[in-house]
Amino acid sequence: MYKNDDLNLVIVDDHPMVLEGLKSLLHQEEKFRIFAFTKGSSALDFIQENKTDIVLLDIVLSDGSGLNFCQLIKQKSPKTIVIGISNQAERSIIFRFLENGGNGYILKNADADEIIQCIDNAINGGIALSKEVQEIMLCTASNSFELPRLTKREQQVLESIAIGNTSAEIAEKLFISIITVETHRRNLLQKFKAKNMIELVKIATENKLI
Amino acid sequence: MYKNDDLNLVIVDDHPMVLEGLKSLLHQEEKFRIFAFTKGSSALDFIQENKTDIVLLDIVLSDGSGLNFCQLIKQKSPKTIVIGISNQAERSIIFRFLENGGNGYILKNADADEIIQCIDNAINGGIALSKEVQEIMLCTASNSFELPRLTKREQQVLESIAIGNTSAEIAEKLFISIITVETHRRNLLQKFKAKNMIELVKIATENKLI
DNA sequence: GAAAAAACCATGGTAAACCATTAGAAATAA
DNA sequence: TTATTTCTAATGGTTTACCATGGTTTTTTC
Repeated sequence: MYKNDDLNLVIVDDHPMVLEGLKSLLHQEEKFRIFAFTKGSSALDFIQENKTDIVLLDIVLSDGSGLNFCQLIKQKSPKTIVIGISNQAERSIIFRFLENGGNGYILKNADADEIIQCIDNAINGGIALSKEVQEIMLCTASNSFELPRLTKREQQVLESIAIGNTSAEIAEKLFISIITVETHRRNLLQKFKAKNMIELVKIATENKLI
Repeated sequence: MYKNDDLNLVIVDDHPMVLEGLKSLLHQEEKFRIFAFTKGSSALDFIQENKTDIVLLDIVLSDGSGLNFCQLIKQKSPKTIVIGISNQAERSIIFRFLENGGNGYILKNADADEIIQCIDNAINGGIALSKEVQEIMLCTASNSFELPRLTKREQQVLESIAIGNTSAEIAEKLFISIITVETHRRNLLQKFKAKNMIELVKIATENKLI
């Protein structure tokens, strides 16, 4: 049934409908062995233990961000091709994803042919970008400014801030000194050029960093 | 090939992936003749000229809102069952859709069985609601609580706070004393049972008060 | 294994937010 | 026209956030 030179393709998406759609779409191409997951962590488990050629990765997952999973996958298995699949048309997120090692990005409104062609592109060593993604990337958007890169800790602190925790609470939660938390706060404000925490959270949420 | 008692089912969704997914899902049920559209207007055209039993209608469409299309479909063909399909988990949108004559609402994270069962329900004269939709409608979600009524001034202050203004800035903007602004802040915190401004803004945005 | 980045902690200070209570004037509803 | 709510403002105090700077240790990266 399966040929030896079949490619192992993993799909990760927590929308069963999309999962089903991609599956039926790609089954028509007869060169893929397809494995589907609804959780990023499960897929990661699989990829760690089984040779995986291609991953189609939803950016918004119930158990974490596709951005992180992309990075993790690339760490575990650098040769695996990772293509982002998302509704998120945010310029910044596309760039962040590619920065994290992604081999391409496809919007969910792409049609069948486009998807197939993108994947073929990626297989041949190219970059897989759906038409609309290309437009977004080229669009010299003045509205979105260069988003700062956050460290793990900063991300954690930011998330705590966003749910309304005070420095004391965050310190307790992360087992660090209040002073350290305040340092992170200051760095976050500077990185985002925000004048207070509310502005910070606003910018972060607008850019889907939380 | 097609039996006479097959049901004509129209899918409208501008995401080819979802379209494909629903198609392959419903093809397994052998009682449907399936017609797929990516534009609401095209589907409406079809429905006007061809007997249609069921419509699965995406709420977010490129050429208009599913809410409107639902209403139009029901005008042209009142007996057609219209089921909303969306990522939008907003309580208000679900209710508005049903108000517009919709026979059900399914979130895109529903799984295959759930979708099939919902549609069966609708065919048998029932209402088609996926599990999560039911929860949202019942308000079992602890996140939505009795919202406080805000005065005009409080609303203005809240909006200013949400964009990151300080009390001094708000005072200047509204031509009132800083002290007054701080009073409003305190009242807002109490009304929302929030412990700081970030929590306040979070609750307010979650409940679409801003 | 050296260089760089990230995480940690500190001092000392200013500004802003948060808390409790009171209270008069103006708008609104009964 | 009362009664109620809203808007306004105040005193006086506590807590938290924000600012500038500098230093140590751990982790990552080359």
